[in-house]
Parts: sequence; C-alpha cells; structure tokens
Amino acid sequence: MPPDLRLNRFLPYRLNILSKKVSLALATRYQERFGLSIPEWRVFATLGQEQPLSSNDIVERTAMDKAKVSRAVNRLVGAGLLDRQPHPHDQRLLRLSFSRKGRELYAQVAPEALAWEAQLLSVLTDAERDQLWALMEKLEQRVAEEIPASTPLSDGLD
Amino acid sequence: MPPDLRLNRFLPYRLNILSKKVSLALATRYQERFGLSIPEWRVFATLGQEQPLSSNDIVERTAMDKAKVSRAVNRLVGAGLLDRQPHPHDQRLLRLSFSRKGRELYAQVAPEALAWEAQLLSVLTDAERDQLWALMEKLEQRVAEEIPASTPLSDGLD
DNA sequence: GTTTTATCGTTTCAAATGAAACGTTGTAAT
DNA sequence: ATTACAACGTTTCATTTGAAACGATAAAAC
Repeated sequence: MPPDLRLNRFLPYRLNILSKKVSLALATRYQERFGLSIPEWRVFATLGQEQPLSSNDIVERTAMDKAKVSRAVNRLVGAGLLDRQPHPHDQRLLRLSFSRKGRELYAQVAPEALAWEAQLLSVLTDAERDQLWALMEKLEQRVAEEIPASTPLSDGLD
Repeated sequence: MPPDLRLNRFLPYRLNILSKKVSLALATRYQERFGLSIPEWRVFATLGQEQPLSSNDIVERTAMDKAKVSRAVNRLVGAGLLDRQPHPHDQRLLRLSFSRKGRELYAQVAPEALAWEAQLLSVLTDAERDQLWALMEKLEQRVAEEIPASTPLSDGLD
C-alpha cells in the first residue's frame, strides 16, 4: 500500500521548481545585460529600496547569509556601483549606498525588472494577482512559525 | 525619480523566500529524522512515484543536474536504500528502484511529508488550495516559455 | 573602570556545486 | 561493416557555498 505522495501535487516540490524557473529566467536577463550575479542583484535591489543600509540590514532583508552579502557587497563596491562608508557613531557598521554609477544603473535595471514581472503576471487577472499575494502571505506566515527565527536561508536562484 | 520596485511585492523575490522557508522547514525534518540530504530526498521521493527509473528520468522529473543526481543516487545505493541494476536492453541505462530497506523507509517518510504538508496547507480553505494550484500552474507555464527547454535548474532547498 | 558579553563584517576552510570532459554504449548514415 | 553521431552516467576541476573562527568595536555587568 504505497503512501499517496504525488510529487507534482506536493507543495514544497512545486514551489521550488516554480521559484527556480522564475529566478532563472530573470537572472539570465540581468546577468547578460548588466553583468550582475544573483547575490549582487539582490543586494543592489535591496539598496534600491532604502539607503543607506548596513550589511546586516541587507542580510535581514534578503535572507542571505552574511558571508554571501559581504562578498556581493565587495564586488559591487569594486565595480564602482556602491559607496561604502564607516558609520559615524558605530565603527562596526557600514553605510552602504549607491554611487552615482550605481544610481544610474539602478535607473536602468529596475524598470526592466518591473516590466519583466508585468509580463509574467500578465497571465493573471487583477483579482488573481491579489489572490496570489494573499495566499503566499498566509503560507509564509504559517511556515515561519516552524522556523527558529533568524535561521539563515540558503541559496537558490533569484 | 526612483523606479517603483518594491521588493516585497516583487514576485521573484517573494517566491524565492517562500520557497526557501518551506524547503528549509521540511528539510530540517527529514535531515534530522532520516538522515537524508536534500538531493537524496528528492531522488528518493521521485522513485516513490514510479519504479524503476533511470538516472536520466530522475534528472527530468526533478530539474536537478545529472552530476547531482549521480551523486545522490550513489549515496542512496551506498546506504542500501536503492538497488541499481543494469538495464537489460540498454547498457547505458540504470534501473533504479527501492531496496527492501528503501521501501520500508519510504513507507515511513512519505506519510510524514504528507502530514507536514497538510499542516502547512491547513491555513488555506479547500477553495484557496485549488486557486493556489491553478495560479502556480499558470505562472509556471508562462515562465517556461522564456526558458530554453532542458535548461538545468540550479539548486535550492527542498 | 575593568571585565565580560554581544554584534558587525571578513576570512578561512571543508564541502557542495555544476559545466565540461570523459568512457561507454547504442543509433544512424553511408 | 565502418564510420560518424548521440545518449547515459561518472569524474574532474574551478567556483561557490556557508558554518565557524576571527579581529575589531560597542554595550552590559560588576
């Protein structure tokens, strides 16, 4: 009597595949066009939301581990896209922000990312989009209860 | 004029985080309780669906690359959970199937995985679950159009 | 004020990853 | 038949990974 575990109706499995496909499709874009790796893009996009941010702020917002953030930040600084300054009141913290060049790149990248997403979401009606957000919200909240807070989430493509 | 890219309403980003959380929560379970790594679990669960399967069948069904499948299969065979036999008509193919021990483990693991999923999905009504599947289906189909078929999808937790 | 204790970011190092090369076997072309 | 070509699974190797150790700074305890 085989237990009825059908993988293509098993949420973790399907969610993983969908997430990977979406990530890969998008990543291909900004890798080829802007030379940004996945971790770099994530750090970059996060800074697009709010500035300045410390490395640790980015760790919290992106669910990446701090070693990865550190490396991505270094590459971005090296590429002249970010400014890294010491925090005035706490020498342990970094104040990360876009450089002029970074700001310019962001102005290019962000609209493209949005356009790409819009294209993807175009298969859904407005109502369906709202549903999707609501459903994901519920699931995320539920699953968060099982994870000891502040567990670093390992990688995957984005 | 900053482009309006809000990360927490950006589908690739949220999908990735949700997927990682779900994967991590589940992975923690079967790692601790059954000693299965993520790739191992995936191969194992895939064989739970259908047997026998070649390594390549598993590659197709799981979207893992073949090196990873090869390694996971080796560990599972080494652990005595799988039988690996040469295909009678095509010496290139492997016929992978559960060993007695593997079958017994599966009988333990599968119900737990299902129970865990049920617990996760308990925050949704039946109607919402149907919606979720439908929405994911649409998105996956849409995004698949952008990916050159047979591109191997990189990893993430499951 | 001195001594823990905690936090931030980097670095180290062993393990995992995946693209490409490989050996082997099967298939198609001639 | 022989020769090209393709498919399967393993192995190699350079890169990426993340857990843990680390140095430096700040906060808390005493």
